[in-house]
Amino acid sequence: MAGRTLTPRDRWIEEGLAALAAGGPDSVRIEAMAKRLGVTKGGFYGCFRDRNALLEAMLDTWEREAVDEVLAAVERDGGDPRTRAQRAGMLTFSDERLLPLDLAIRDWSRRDQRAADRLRRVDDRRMDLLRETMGSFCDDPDEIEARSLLAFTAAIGSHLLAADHGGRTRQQVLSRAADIILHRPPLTTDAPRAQDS
Amino acid sequence: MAGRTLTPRDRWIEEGLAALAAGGPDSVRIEAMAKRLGVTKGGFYGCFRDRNALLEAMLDTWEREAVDEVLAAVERDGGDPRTRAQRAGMLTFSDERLLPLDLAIRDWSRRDQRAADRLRRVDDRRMDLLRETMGSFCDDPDEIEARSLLAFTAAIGSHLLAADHGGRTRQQVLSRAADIILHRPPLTTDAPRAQDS
DNA sequence: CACCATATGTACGATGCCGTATAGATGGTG
DNA sequence: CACCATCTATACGGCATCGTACATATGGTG
Repeated sequence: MAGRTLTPRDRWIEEGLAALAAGGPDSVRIEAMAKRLGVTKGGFYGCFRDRNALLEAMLDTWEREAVDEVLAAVERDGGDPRTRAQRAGMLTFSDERLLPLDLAIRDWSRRDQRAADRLRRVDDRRMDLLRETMGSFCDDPDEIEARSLLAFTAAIGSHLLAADHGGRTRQQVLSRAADIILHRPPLTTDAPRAQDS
Repeated sequence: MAGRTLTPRDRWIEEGLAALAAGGPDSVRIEAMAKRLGVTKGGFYGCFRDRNALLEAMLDTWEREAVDEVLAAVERDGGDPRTRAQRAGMLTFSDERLLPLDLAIRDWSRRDQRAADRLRRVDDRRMDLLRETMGSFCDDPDEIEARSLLAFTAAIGSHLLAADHGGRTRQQVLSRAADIILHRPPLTTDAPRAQDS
């Protein structure tokens, strides 16, 4: 798409993100990427101190694309809270580039503190948008938090769940789930709830 | 725990699963595992044709532990459907051994067909248990499917979500979410729903 | 033109891994 | 004791990778 006018540094980052999305952080190998880029690894060490520096730069780029740009696009287009949240979800989890990156970084975070720190910043901001959405039709903060969690985990988890749904498409089931979370009125009475443990 | 009376083959599988859980399939390296086992890799090729054979055997063992044994334990203990589903979730996703394995195999499945096939079998059987649970208090098959999806994605996704919840613990938020999915009555009227796309 | 910075090419040593080959140890059985 | 199956140790060739050192192009600037 927009691959020709990138600075060499950005081309390495781009290729690194592609490798990360396709095979996890272990797949970000300098010599293999150099071959794909049609160069040798000589120049890499002019752009980056070492492989770790590339990984950090990749996380920078991802954080910007995955949150700053998505939230900016959503705020620009406006709409009611439910629409904004759904648009943000579409931009993030229906994107051919961002979705595999998100899943790869989420897995990476289980073993790498740097990735975990970025992911926390990103997820916190995404959750803020969801809280705003749920708050537009719901007053109980606990209910807001629970619905936000359900919305987020459904958005992530639906890409990790392998089961099928007996004739229904995943989209159909997700649509009904969104209905439960976004359109079904919360209980107005302070009904007793299950215990916490 | 019970590590001394294992046959050599099972010790390799055990070590392989530990490596998979800790670092993904790329971390299942024969020579590194041999060092951890206190042997050299010589004997490995007496137990397995090659590294791929070990990976297959690991998936066999995991499938049995993650579903057969869990479901057997749940059926043995009995209880009402909600209790059984929650016990299965506990046994699977609060287990120090099974949870990291589940997450690692889920990520692995995005690039490996063998892992994906196993995961589908496992998830299908887990979803069947959830459908049974939801069906105990709900008649609409679409509603059953949507709630089962929400329950499953919450169980998985809560371990992948990095955000925090403003003073609440993850357990508290999950408890309220379980309340929504498991204890809140479905709409009795055939209320119009949002569109599918 | 001569010079310099940037990006690249080539070559090297070191490491870690796979899978094979072969020899040695160990323990049970006739 | 002698034999055999099983498990293990050692050594090897091959491959991919990292990071470094040094040489080379390429394009802009005084």
